[in-house]
Amino acid sequence: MTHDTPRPRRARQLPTTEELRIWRDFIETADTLRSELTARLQSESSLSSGDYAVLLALNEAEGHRMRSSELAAHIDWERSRLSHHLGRMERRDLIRREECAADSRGAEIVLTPTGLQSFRQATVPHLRAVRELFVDALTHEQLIAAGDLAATLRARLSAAGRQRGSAAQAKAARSDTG
Amino acid sequence: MTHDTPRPRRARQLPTTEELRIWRDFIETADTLRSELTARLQSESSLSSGDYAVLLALNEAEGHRMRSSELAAHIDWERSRLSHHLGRMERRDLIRREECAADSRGAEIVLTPTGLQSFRQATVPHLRAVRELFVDALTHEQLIAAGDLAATLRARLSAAGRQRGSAAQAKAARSDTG
DNA sequence: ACTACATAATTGACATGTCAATCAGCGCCG
DNA sequence: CGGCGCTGATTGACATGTCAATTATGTAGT
Repeated sequence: MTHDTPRPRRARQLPTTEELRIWRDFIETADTLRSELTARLQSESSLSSGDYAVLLALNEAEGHRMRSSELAAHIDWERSRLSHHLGRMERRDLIRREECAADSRGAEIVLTPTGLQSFRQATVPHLRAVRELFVDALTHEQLIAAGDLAATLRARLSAAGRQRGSAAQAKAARSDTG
Repeated sequence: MTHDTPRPRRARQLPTTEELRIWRDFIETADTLRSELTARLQSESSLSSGDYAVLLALNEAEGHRMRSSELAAHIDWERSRLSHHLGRMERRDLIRREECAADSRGAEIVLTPTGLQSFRQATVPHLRAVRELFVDALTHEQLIAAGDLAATLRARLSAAGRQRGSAAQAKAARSDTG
């Protein structure tokens, strides 16, 4: 198990079968985790993970309001994605758009009472689920290892991103994790 | 760093700040990884990760053909998702649908020459990217730890899924990892 | 053969994402 | 002041996903 690779690392072009198996396990498990959390959030509070990310940011914002572009930066979404999503959330009365006094191009996104209530109802069950399915599933050592893996992989990703100006670098990520 | 939790684990309801940080890092990094791989696949071969999953399955299938429902089971997609996706792939001449002799309700999905060629062009760069961004980023110990984490988390997920018949259990996962 | 139910696959409606315009207001510079 | 180029935000076109019908065909039981 410790030496399934006859050739030295540097000489290989492609992952071995075992490496590929670990890769698949890893990425699929992370996905399953996300989709389970998303499903619970949805069934317990009728919020999508995107909704949650937006509400979380607004809840923490000064006066429960934020400029649209700041919000986009905060949760790391593309502006058009946010715009579409805000439209849907506004229809459901979770947020409201107001004109911005300082800059009349801008919009201020405001948390509505409905939105605040939805968020408050969602938050404890959601964090409990994170604890149940992630934190408590792991030993302390595994939790540390998870943090270590994340840091290592992120370092590689951003190095690679810098080298090739990857457009997709971190696009979909940093979204709905709260 | 080893004891940021005064209260015993069992007494806690919610994750600590540090646990939440690790959780976010972990899940966001996995997402970033997926999105980087997807972006590279797209730019190098004009295939989405969904396309790749379908083509991979067909490429390995007997005669480069498979019943639609088997294909869905193999890559673990919902049937309607597959149906929609096959429609799009058929328009691009990557696959073809044929009537099934044995069961006239059924459809056989066949890899076209175009589809085969696209897949072959995509596969080596894709695996190289997996190696660069995942396998080679990690030490051997980290790789083992990744496999261990995946197994542990998956066990918890399927236990939780069994307990509450979660509909979303592993829906989006196991898709496009190849 | 006829009814009733299960199965294979597609469809339609809609949620969510991406990318490339578009539109309007802000500011600087001559 | 007037033009011109940023910037903030939205829009439209389209890819992708989910869920709940719908369609057509197989199969079992009487």
